[in-house]
Amino acid sequence: MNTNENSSEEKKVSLNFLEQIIENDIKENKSGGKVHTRFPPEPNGYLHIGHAKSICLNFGLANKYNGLCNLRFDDTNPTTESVEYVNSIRDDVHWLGFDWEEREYYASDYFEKLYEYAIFLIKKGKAYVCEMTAEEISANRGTPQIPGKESPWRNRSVSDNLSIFERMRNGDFPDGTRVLRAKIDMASPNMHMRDPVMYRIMHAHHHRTGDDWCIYPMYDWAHGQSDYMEGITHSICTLEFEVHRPLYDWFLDELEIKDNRPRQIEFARLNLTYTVMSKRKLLELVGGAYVHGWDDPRMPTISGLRRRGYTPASLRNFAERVGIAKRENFIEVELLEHCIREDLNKNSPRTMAVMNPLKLIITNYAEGETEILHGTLNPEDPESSTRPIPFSREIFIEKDDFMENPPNKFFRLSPGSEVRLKYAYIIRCDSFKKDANGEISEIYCTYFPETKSGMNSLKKVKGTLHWVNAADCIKAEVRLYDRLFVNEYPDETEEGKDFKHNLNPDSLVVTTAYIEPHARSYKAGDKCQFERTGYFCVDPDTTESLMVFNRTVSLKDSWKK
RNA sequence: UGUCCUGUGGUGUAAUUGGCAACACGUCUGAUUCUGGAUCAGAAGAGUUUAGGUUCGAAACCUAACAGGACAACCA
Repeated sequence: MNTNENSSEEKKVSLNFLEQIIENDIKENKSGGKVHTRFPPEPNGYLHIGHAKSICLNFGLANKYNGLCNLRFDDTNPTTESVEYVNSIRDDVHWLGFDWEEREYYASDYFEKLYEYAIFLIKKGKAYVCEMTAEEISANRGTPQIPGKESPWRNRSVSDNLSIFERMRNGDFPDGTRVLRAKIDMASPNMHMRDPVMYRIMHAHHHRTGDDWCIYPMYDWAHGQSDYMEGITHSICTLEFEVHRPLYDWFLDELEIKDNRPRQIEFARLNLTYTVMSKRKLLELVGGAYVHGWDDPRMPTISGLRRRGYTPASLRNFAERVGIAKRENFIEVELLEHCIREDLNKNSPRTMAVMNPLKLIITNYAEGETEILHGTLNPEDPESSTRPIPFSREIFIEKDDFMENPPNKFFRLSPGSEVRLKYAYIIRCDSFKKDANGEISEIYCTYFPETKSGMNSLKKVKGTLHWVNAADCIKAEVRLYDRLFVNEYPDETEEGKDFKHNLNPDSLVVTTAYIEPHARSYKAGDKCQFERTGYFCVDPDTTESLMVFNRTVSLKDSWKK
């Protein structure tokens, strides 16, 4: 009874507009009530977080509606594509946590079939070979306001078209001398309907089909038909393809495809504050050495985020929270940062690391003695075990954690004040020493043995400091990453300047950290929280002799000077 | 001086289809804490671009404005 009540009370979750369309289609039994999507990257660059949104959407929808999602490489332009990109894309999709099983397809798998379809259209009088140059075609296309002019080749005979198109395939003509165009309407207010090019001649080596072809289909011609051949029901793409949809449908219509027609639906791509997302700009950042490659932890690429320390779950979660709609959007990076903090807070081991060391000497602690304390690995996890932490007379604390003349609500150390050393004892600052430059160089404290961690002493203090044992801490390189741009909207620039003028000069600060010995067990890719500081991960640059840590994101700090 | 798309707190997304705007992030309080983290409790913040209209009732429907975006590669 009760359980029934509970299940009938299940929370009604609202659907985004895509889910509404899909649920409607299922109700009307379109495509037999099936849902089949695809993620269709062009292998000409690395995937970024915007693609991650699309991947999560397509695979997520398929999963939600018991359907399938294919991975399809849109490889119709051999001059810009390569296997290197194919491989990185495969890796990234897998890493994000999605599996396309054996359904890894390529638009190039369909070249032969596409060719047959083209012949069908030629025979129908719906496509023709045009011998104008690219410039002439462009000049005759008109503008959005002015209608175009018809090609002089537009009305040649079907048999001529057939034989010339065959000769195009056979390699009888040099690049750029002929194209196959759909015969639609040169006066259409939609530029894409003004006799769009279907095939161009390119004597180029293709990474999959080698030298089998010297004519290659254009996106508009290949995409919808590929969708149809794969049994795609919902072909989801970004807003800029909205104007292409009439052409997508026109090809399907003229091919006389009636059943199981794919439907193109557009959604708004992801934009992130303090970030640029276009492939061109990302390429420029890499090419111009503004960053150290595609997987630089400051890049919004999936490989960059991975190296930065983002987890697949955090990215999937993020994709879920940004939502799906048709209006253009700018997501605040704070949401992304929230997602990774949420994950890492729950799942990463705590570690103490000091980045600006200040020596602290506990004057009443026996010289030469070391004791082993125990620190919880993760206070968020009740099952979590502990790590051994050595403690002795000389330790390092953070320079920022001591002030000679503290302001009002300073909870840390200052002359005469008391704080707790995390996992250890409460100490009191008795005095300090300055060096020749007037900088504080050493602090002298006394500790209270009865306040040892775990002894539940009644003594209370306001602040708790992290620290490391001077004798055996690990010296490691730490790369402090920050936002790549100083401007929320990097593309907003002054006259004559471009987005690169908004680069943050301090997006990477390399420093040294002194870390508790337990960290020696961390391997490349491992994540941890440096207590009171932020989340870090071990960079693959780590060697036997030097560990390298990347800061993924800082901890929230409600003190902020 | 074209066609198409989109306008809801600071930012995103909802409002099950016409019943007086919800959730998340962010912000700000307070409690708590051996991380100024986390957690918990609470607050501020929109009357839905504007103007008309339909209706007992409109964020939703209609009309018109206004604003933003997309489209003129043999790129995808």
